[in-house]
Amino acid sequence: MHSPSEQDYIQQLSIDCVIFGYQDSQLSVLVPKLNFRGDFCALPSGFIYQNEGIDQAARRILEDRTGIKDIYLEQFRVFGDAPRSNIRFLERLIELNEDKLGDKRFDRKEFDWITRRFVSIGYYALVDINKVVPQKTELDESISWYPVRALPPMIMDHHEMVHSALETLQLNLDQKLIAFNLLPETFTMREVQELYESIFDRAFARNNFQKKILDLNVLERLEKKFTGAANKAPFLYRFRNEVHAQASTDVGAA
Amino acid sequence: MHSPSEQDYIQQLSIDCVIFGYQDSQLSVLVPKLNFRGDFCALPSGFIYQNEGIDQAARRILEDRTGIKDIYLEQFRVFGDAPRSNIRFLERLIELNEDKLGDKRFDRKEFDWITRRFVSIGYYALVDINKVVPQKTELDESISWYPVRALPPMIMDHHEMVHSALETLQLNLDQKLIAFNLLPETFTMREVQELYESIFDRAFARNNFQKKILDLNVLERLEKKFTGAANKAPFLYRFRNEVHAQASTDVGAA
DNA sequence: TACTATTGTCTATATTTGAGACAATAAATT
DNA sequence: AATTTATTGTCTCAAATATAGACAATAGTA
Repeated sequence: MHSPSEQDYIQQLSIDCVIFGYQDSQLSVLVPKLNFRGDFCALPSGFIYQNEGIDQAARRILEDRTGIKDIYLEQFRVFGDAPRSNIRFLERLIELNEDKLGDKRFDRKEFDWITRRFVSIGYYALVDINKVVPQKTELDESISWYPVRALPPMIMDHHEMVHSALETLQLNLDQKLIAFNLLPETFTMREVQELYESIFDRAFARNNFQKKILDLNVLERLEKKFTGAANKAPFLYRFRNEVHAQASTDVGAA
Repeated sequence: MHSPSEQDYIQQLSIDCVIFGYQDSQLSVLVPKLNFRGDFCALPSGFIYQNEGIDQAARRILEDRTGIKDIYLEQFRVFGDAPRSNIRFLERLIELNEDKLGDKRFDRKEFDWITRRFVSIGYYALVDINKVVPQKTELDESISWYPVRALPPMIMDHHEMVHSALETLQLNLDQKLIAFNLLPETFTMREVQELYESIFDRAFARNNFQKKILDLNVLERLEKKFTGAANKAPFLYRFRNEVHAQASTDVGAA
């Protein structure tokens, strides 16, 4: 097991990341599964080096897991209840994996360090799912995307974290105009709408949605996209990044 | 100097509180001033006990400073840049107060503890200013209310903290319908409007503002308030706390 | 009794939102 | 080549909401 050099990190403080991606009309979250019996899933997380800012630490963790350097991310909440600790999950893990752990994969010191009460800073990230090459750590059996409304069981309060992240995303989406971080470079209006619908979990009227988005004046219309389907070809759009736009109206209410 | 028992606290993690109150048409912040030469002002802050949740810690700090138990409070952001430390401010304080500190008010260990890099969780609180009895600590020369747009110089990034807290307050105000925490039990409509104006730092139209607020259906109209002024007496209102209201429209746009 | 300052509310207008309609069109089908 | 189908882009109109102007009511003053 990877042994954190305890003194290099801030003690009892961690970062957990909710990494959102979008594919097949589904808002999804990237979740690793630990390589132990018992199906333990846990959000990508890590600690903060002494000489490292918290946003910087979050970026490092995100880059380790996605391979992407420039990632949109945001703090959404700190989780810090008094009894918040890994201990119950780790005890259960050890119980179910006595054999695997025989070769002292946890020493006592390490176990004490990792099972102390932890305060965790929640970050959410928005990525273009096509750019992501999900990275396992040596502890992971797998890492994959789960629809945000069909997540696997997760340890501790990680399920609540995703819920809280999604809530914050919904609140910020129109204000900060960040949805396009979830889409590839170019996209059709239908794709934008389906993205919004999957984030808000409700339908929008097509005509009015298109008007609202275009009225934001942040999209550049490109050539048509011929899909091979027997219907009118939609335009492709690109987000004009230079425009730090005057987002004022809520598309969420369209 | 009060010596924190280091092991009782989570290391390198602190809480800073922006306590908002409202009086004389001014949104104000409660700021203590340290009892040292050099006019050092710093937001009320503290550390987190090992067996204490972070919200709980924030409540303790707030009660210590205001004397109020049931206080509206909310996390707004974590401040955790890499070089974030008290050291520069403390060195300057020591430099200006050599004499006072002669009687070893800092020992080395304590100084090292307190000047390490700190991550701080920002909370803001909304209080009825009339209920507050501001409490100095033994370190403080004074503690008083400053208009949010006329704060004294403060140490470290505390000015940015207030700014960030105010931004969050503005964003949350309509969504969460929390403004009434800043007012006394009963109030006139004019007082509500002036409160909103001081928070958003802009004027609202009186007729439409009143309509908006009343349409929220969270206020109970009481008897008139005879002020002695030569004009129609305004009604008093009370916030109906039991209503966890269906706030949907932004008063911020009235 | 007239006057002043402020309050509560109404109305008219402008703006935004929501729903329906329809022409345009890319490809498949005849 | 004409017809059919599914979808797109946009227009219009009605409903809801926001903004601005107006005015009567009224507590005290002159």
